[in-house]
Amino acid sequence: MFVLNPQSGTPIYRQLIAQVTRLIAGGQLAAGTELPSVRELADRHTVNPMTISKAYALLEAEGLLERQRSKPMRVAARRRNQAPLTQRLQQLEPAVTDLVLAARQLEIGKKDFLALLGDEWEKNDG
Amino acid sequence: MFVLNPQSGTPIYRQLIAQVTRLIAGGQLAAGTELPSVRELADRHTVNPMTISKAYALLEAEGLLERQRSKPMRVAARRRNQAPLTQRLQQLEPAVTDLVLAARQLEIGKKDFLALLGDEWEKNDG
DNA sequence: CCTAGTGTATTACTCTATTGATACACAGAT
DNA sequence: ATCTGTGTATCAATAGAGTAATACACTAGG
Repeated sequence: MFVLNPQSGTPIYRQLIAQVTRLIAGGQLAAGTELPSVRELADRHTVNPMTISKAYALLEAEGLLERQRSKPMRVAARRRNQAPLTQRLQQLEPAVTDLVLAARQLEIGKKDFLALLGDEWEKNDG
Repeated sequence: MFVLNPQSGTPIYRQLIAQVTRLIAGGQLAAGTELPSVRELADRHTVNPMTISKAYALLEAEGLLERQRSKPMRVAARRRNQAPLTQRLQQLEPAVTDLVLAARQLEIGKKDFLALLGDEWEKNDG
């Protein structure tokens, strides 16, 4: 079900997070679907259960998975409990600052800059 | 001339590399321009000279800087004065992709997103 | 109650990147 | 020769990420 490669250079738990995220986004993992247990995945891929647990925990923090005591993790229905807008914008701040700095040092105009952002936005629309 | 923030999470030498790269691409650092000495930068930003040296060494390896024994590093000649706009925009692409992805995962609207960028842009105007 | 199945807190170990301290090598001017 | 300005080789200290070993807590079902 998953492809985990300890030698790949990218950490195992990140590989798992990325794959679960994509599978949910892609609809292959429908809401309510139960995931393999940490031990099952750990055994199958010869890694430590905690490594799987870490991935699951982070996915739960992101709202993608739900935990049920003594039951397998399952795909969350749909994320709610959304933080207020200003708070979410704040989360973006550091990256925004960096990007603007980069653009200015490249002497890109505000207009071109915003156009680039807009285009990129549309690209992922769907 | 440079903005180095030891607390930023991204390593100092990488920050420096990124900025020198952009300034050269943007044409603010013309070919032949001498860069500040490692000690001058180190003193001004309260970091170790070796940290600056590491950045310079890597920039030389990339061909952006030239070393002259016992003289300051200077911007290599091979580069055009300013890369074409599309190329400069390309350089921004990866960061843009990441930022847009983050914004979408935070369920921030396109309008709010672009407004945030625009505000940040004005902030550094002057 | 007990068992077997969930996930997890705690702790420690390893490995690497990053940064720093120190001493050094080189070139040019005096 | 000496002094002063370059950058750097070498090695050590530090911090952090990733992984793992262990013991634990919880719940459903017999």
